[in-house]
Amino acid sequence: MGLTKTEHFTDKQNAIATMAKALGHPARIAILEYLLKVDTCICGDIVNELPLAQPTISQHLKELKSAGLIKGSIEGTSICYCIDEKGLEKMQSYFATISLKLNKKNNKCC
Amino acid sequence: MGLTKTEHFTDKQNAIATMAKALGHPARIAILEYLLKVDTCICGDIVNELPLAQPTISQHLKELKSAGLIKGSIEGTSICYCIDEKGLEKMQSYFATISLKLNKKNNKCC
DNA sequence: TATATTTATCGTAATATTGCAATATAATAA
DNA sequence: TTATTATATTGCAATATTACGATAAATATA
Repeated sequence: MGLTKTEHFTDKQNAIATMAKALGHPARIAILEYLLKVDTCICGDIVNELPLAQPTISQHLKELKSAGLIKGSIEGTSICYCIDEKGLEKMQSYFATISLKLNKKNNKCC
Repeated sequence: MGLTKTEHFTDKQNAIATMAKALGHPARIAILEYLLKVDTCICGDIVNELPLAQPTISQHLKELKSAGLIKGSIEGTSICYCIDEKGLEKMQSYFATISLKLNKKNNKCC
């Protein structure tokens, strides 16, 4: 127990859940928004932006990366992180589709 | 430790993170999609749809509800659950805004 | 009232997450 | 080679999540 039963759900459901889960922490939302704000891609100074220790930030970055929401490429000593458009595109289109379906059926039961 | 430092982030960041977190589990995505699929609002037969025990489903419904993603109203012995459009609207517009910002700046660093 | 039906809550075990200090790794600079 | 700098990994403590059996609560029906 305590183990999510992923095998019972569709790949798409699991994929969306994985990305949503990665965004389910304010620090990771803040990282995403910071990456969006700065024009040039950013490396380790995210640490200076957020009130969290370097290992913690590193861990959050890793989760965002493995969820396909950001990318990182080595740039000398530092690493250049930036938003992975593909991942965010998936989220955007998922919620857009849901909103569309909701508008079609006039959802009024409660 | 083990405790998210919500106080360091903005209300909006926390709000989005809370909703994203609620959607960060395939069962809850499945519940949302089921509620979207059925035309009439649904109560307890979500239990028959998903391979999880009744207390587990009840718990997931509670999380979705407290995140403002679904609503539930008592209907005799059973409870009628349905999608809360407001919450999903917030998610939709959040990702739409991000996509828009991403398109404006040609995001190409990595 | 007694019984069935539906949903919520409690208690608990297994596992995951969050956060950080300490340390390791990798690449550049002196 | 020896720093220095930037980032990742390890190990650990505190807390949260997931799942479910047992049980409670609430409402309808006989």
